[in-house]
Amino acid sequence: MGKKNNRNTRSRIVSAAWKLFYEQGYEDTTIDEIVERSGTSKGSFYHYFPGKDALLGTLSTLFDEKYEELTPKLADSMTSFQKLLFLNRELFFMIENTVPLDLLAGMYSSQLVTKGEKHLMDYNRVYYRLLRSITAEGQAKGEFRADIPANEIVRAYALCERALLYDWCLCDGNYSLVQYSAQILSLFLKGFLN
Amino acid sequence: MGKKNNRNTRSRIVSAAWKLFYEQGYEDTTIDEIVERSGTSKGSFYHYFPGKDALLGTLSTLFDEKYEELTPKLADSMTSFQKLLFLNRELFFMIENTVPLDLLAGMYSSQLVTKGEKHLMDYNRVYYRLLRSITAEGQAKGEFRADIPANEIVRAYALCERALLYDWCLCDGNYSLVQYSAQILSLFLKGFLN
DNA sequence: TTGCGGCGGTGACTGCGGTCACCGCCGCAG
DNA sequence: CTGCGGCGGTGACCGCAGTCACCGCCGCAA
Repeated sequence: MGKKNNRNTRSRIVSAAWKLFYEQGYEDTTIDEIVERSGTSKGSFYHYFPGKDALLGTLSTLFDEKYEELTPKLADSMTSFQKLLFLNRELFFMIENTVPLDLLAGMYSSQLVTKGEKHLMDYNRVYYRLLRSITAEGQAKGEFRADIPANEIVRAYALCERALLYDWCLCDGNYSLVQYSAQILSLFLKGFLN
Repeated sequence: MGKKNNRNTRSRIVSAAWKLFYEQGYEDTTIDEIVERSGTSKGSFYHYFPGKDALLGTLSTLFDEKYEELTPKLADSMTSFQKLLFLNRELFFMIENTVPLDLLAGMYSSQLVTKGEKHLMDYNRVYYRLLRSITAEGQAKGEFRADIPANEIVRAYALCERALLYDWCLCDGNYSLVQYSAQILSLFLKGFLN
């Protein structure tokens, strides 16, 4: 009935959706259920989201919040190399322990085919900003190669992190994400060191 | 009418599907259309395939055929490093030039959530067999590090190739896959050289 | 020869994601 | 105050992926 619930409706949908996703998984949650639980309507849902998979995109917001929380924990005494590995360890630890696998897989799956926003490629995200500043710093200190633009290093690093998550999803989380990532990432990053 | 079309039906479905995919894209092709074009029925379709996305899985067969065709072209004079890069260049060239982007993206997307076969993880594929033999050879010649099991090297290499394709799809094919892959892969592989 | 089990094959039907025509409140212009 | 345009909100409806109960042929066993 046309209330001024404008901001409220959207967040009611999001929280209802996530509750249901945690309870019964992404695939098994229907939009009708989300709509019912949030006390809204199907039309409202599509007013705020281009599709069901857009809800998965809000995962990247969760990750960015974690990055913001971690930023002040980066000690000046760490090398840029160590900073990157630290961030990766913390984030992947959270993912491995608190994010349901089907939601993560759903997000990486839908990002390839969605009509909505491609969060993984949004270079304005906190994630990319943080990587850029650490990389630039590493170059300034002479730690990272200067013959490759910082943007290229960031891009390659992000590509590698995505690969690790994609692979982990493909394997249904059958191994330790944190451990394997530490191995691969440090090996990969060494190619960018002086 | 219960004919003995058993083998035929399946291949009629596959070829009809691929024709339609090339004509109108994966999303815009309905199973009803595939069924109509192939002169079969919906039930038959689901008798042979667990779902629509299983058709995308047949892409990996195409890739494996290409690998088989390329195997004899590997000269003995090449280092293992060069062989891997050669295979990558040839395959990605084919992908970049002849495979519609939405099909590739569809396959990488569906592999994460499909109930069917996970071809990307099928270690019996020609692809993985070839990688293993080249890698083992490289280790025997002392070219590759021996302190890492061949299987681990193969796994990391495959992870990297997947990452490159995933990224290329995410970016809607906005850059040269072949060129970028050569850069990243050689940098990555160097971490496994002696 | 006959009875039977299973497999290739069929299409009406269901469930869900997504669309669309419509409604009513609110703020603003005259 | 009044008329109007647009935005938040609604739910019946639609299209398509996927299911299911059923059918008829063939080969095998008794």
